[in-house]
Amino acid sequence: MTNLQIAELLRNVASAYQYQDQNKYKFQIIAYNRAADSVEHATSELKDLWDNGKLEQVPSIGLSISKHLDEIFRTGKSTHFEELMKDIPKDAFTLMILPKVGLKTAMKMIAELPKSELKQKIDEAERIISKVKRHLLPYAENIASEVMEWLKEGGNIENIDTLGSLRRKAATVGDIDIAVATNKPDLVINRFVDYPKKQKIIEKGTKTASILLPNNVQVDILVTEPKAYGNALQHFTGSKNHNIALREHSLKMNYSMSEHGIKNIKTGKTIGIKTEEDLYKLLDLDYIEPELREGTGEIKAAVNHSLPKLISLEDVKGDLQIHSNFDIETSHDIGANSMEEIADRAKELGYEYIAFTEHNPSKKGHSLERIIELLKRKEEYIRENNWRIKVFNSLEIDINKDGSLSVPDAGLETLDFALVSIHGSFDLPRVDQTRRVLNALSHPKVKIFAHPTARKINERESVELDWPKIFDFCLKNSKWIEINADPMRLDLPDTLVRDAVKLGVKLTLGTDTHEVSMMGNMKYGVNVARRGWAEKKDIVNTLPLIDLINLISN
DNA sequence: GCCGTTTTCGGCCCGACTGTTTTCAGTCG
Repeated sequence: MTNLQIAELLRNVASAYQYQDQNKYKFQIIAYNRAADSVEHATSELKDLWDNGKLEQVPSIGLSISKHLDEIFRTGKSTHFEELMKDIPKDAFTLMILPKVGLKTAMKMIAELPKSELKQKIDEAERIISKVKRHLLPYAENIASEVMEWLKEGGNIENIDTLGSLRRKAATVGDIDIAVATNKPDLVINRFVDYPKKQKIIEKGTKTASILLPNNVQVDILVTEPKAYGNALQHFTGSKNHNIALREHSLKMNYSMSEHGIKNIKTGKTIGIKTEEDLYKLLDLDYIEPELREGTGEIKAAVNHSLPKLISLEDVKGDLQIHSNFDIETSHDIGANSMEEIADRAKELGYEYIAFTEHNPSKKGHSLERIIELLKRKEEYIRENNWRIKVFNSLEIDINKDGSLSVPDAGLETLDFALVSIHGSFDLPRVDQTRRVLNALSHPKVKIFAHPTARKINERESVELDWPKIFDFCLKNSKWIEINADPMRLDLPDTLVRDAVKLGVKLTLGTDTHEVSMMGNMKYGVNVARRGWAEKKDIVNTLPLIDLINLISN
């Protein structure tokens, strides 16, 4: 069972409790939903933790749930869960995918709808399940800025911001959230639901509204008076788990928080706060950047003044994965632009250095001698030209299934350093995949493990790797792990970046550029680093050139 | 059912919108 399946199961258990008796099991419902959240965010497979007897170290999984999971891992089922869910047909859980349908409505539909109508609803839910995909961040950013442009043209707007996962710069965005500060809420809401591209109005109230755009994109708006904009901004930025933790914290100070303001419980008085900065200050917290607001310890760190000083785009001194069109007859796609064009763009971006990391020459139809000849030609070309920026001669090398490299040692000798990455045999068992990667990383010329999970968002799952082992190896052998900034990859993912940063493993940023415009994707990599609590010191290519050269030669 | 800088017991976030049950339950974020 995968983590996602377990999370779904736990959520269904919560629903089953809710169905049995919402009041009696109020706190079990909360507990199971929290456990499901936690499992979804876990960086290790629960099955592996269970193998090592560490199930209870997952937050929100305690004695009881771990006992049930233990039974599932041993026997394939849990008698307790089955007993709970025995009166609920499977279709009910499917129907809950539909908007505004919870378990109660689903059960009512099953009991009351005519057969054909019910079948239609179930089909609809299944269609959604099969194509529920979250939108990539740049796509969501574009839609949001169009809607915000439309709202601004309508006037009456004092402040406007993108919110939710969009503002927190998550890899993918579900609904697009926008908040507006205005003294004319009705006019702004009316303008919003009149958005020309809307397909339908999902709901429309006096303070919030939602519309549906083509391609299943939902946009939500919250309007608020300017004097409480800080409360609204904070509330709609979330995340849900951050808000829960923040409200729990504020309750200890006798404050009750909502999007409208902060209520002093003793006096009963509510005040609006204009900015987020003032809001966090009032709660005796250091300001928490949106990227950190995931409810994973940031409140505690803000209390203790131990929040990280996050890396920013300006800290990045170079791009460590770029593919030029210099033709070394590569095994995978070649870049579209010349080294000259790329170097020019790099200078415009203010970089001190770049690395050319074309794919290795294809092994098919190439003799060893030919491969070495191609690599020498590239090395000479780089050495003999004046780039007016430091250019590292590198290569993105396929890791063969057995962990060997796709380039002979004589070819590796032409390089300043090498990246290695997985481009095939994605489905090896964890033990073999881990051995494969460690083998490849062992070569002294290899410095960087590039797009390490090999995931493609909405397309391909991550490969199975023993991360503690990989991190430990990198730490002991001065190997670095890439944060690939391509919005399709964002790999290493943020949760694993957090683990790496905690351990002191060094990371690199690379855009994986195949066309010059992609060099602008660096900001998406920085987003991931920030969401993983990374500081400047955690990212190798924030170093000035001289320090980087020293580090490579050590 | 989980959890702890005040607790191994006694808490557990808050409000908007919808529909219809004119006072609230269900769903959502």
